Amino acid sequence: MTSTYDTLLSRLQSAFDTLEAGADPVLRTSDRSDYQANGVMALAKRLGRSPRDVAEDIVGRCDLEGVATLEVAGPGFLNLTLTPEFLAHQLTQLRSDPRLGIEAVAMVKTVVVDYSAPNAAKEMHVGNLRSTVIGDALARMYRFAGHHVIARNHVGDWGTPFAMLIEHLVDRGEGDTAFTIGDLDGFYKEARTKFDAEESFKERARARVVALQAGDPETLRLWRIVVDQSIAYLDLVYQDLGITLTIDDVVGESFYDDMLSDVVTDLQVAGLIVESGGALCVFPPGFTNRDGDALPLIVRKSDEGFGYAATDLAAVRDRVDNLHADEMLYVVGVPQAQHFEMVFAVARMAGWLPERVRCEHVTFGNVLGPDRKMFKSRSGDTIKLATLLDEAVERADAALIERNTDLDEMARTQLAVQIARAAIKYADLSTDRHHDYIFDLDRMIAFEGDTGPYLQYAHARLRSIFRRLGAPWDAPSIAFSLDTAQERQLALGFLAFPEAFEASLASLQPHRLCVYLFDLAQRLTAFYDACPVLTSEGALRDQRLALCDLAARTLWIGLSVLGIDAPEQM
RNA sequence: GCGGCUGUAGCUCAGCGGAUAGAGCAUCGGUCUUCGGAACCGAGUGUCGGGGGUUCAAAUCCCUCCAGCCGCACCA
Repeated sequence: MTSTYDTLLSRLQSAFDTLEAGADPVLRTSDRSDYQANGVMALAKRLGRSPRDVAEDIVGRCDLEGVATLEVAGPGFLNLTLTPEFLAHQLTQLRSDPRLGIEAVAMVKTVVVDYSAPNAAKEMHVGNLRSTVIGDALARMYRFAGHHVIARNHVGDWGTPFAMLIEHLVDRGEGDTAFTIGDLDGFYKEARTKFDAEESFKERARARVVALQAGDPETLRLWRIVVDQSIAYLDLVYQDLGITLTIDDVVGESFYDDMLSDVVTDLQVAGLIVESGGALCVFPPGFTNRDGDALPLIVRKSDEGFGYAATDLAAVRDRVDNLHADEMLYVVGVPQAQHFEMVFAVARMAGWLPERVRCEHVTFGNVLGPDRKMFKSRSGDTIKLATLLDEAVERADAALIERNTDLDEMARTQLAVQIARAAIKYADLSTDRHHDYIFDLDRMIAFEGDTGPYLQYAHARLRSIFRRLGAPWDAPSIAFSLDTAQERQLALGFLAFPEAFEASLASLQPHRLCVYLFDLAQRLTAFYDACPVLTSEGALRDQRLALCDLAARTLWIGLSVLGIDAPEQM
């Protein structure tokens, strides 16, 4: 189906084109009418005519018969009001469209989304939250749009930290019960403490790094044990959070290890490598350091080891050459901005990253505590994701108990998990990702206000109406009349869904979809309050049920595409 | 020093070239014998960090200043 926006735009465009080819009508949704076109003023300026005059001209030239009425307002705005017939027609189309007007893309792209990327040696903590949640939402949105998504979890599974863990494992013995996936963090900390305190341990760890990179079989065997445990643990956390990443998506630093020397030699062949202070560097133009000197991307360190620049370059090549990526997203915190700019610049210089491949660093701000500083526990430690989720589940469960749901304990706990995830994810997704945000569990889990649970509730209320019907409801053809303001506003909300989704995806800003969904939920509750559904009769009842059905489906798709569950009942 | 990000109502945040700057929370006042009140309606509060500029039109674009955060060669 053609979206309402696109229909209006093409009609307006034809009219604008008669006055100046390509003039932008600047069509927007409006609070003064259904839509408004703001392009007349600029056009009038260019034509040297009065805006009102041009606006009248457009009204005369624009064919919106049966679609909308046009009127000139203010200095030269065009206000559009959809006709009842067109509104009804669009709603009927939406009802029969499982995708609610969001068309699958015509050109399917292969999109590599690199996100989460925790250090496999440590437990997942708040520092990993945003990349995981935002990345997963973007991956889901791309999938829904019809693209081929390849998720990459670039876990830290190589180098000194792992050498440390291996040596610690050797000390403890492989059968040691202390090393379980439940206490990965403790194991890591013990190793870290020894590494910092004991010179002999440090020496062993260094030797182990060399052995690891040299491919020593026994070292690799031990490494495998540590990594497998770590990944298994990560997988549990992803499941608890409702993240689509699986073990198959884990392609850690180790994966690129045997490509690193080629990265260097190929850069050398291309004449891009400059030796500086014993390190092999590339100096992409436009980057300078504190003293104004050219800033290098260090591809190989002076000790002949490889840094993460080499790994990231290898990953770019792998994704372009082997995965055939058309688009690559790196969902990584903003402190890495310069690093990625340089990696991408070097990859372009080397010809590894063709112009046609969109490559973007999707940055995000920090999660802050109530004191506006980096979110830490009272003791100053980082906060584990598992702990965070547990606490949220506890609160959600307590809230459910307080509300006397008739659910049995098992169902209630399950629901509490869904609510907790929604609360955490929605809070993260609903503000512009560029901003830091303050982690406030009380606020995010509240059932009122702009929260995940509120949206879930809006959905659950609708589903409850259909449950109460007792029998499956179906009304093949409905003559929408939309006589109340609330019904009409709700209907207009549905029509705006495709643009909201597409704008959110195009800008890689999930919060735009959140803003849309919250607005829709508000229209919905206003409707719900003013327009009795089950107690109305005949055609009116069917119309209202159809609106409820559309609302439930819109919320369901919107939430699930963000990675948020929409339970049937709360 | 250079580069980047941020500064909007008491608090948390939308809005990022259009008509009187919005929402949630909190506060106050109403509605309602609830298709699930986890609701609805209404009220109030703003030098959109300051100052210049561009534009018919600026919270939005440009410049500059102030404040805060981040990055700036071998840990990723």
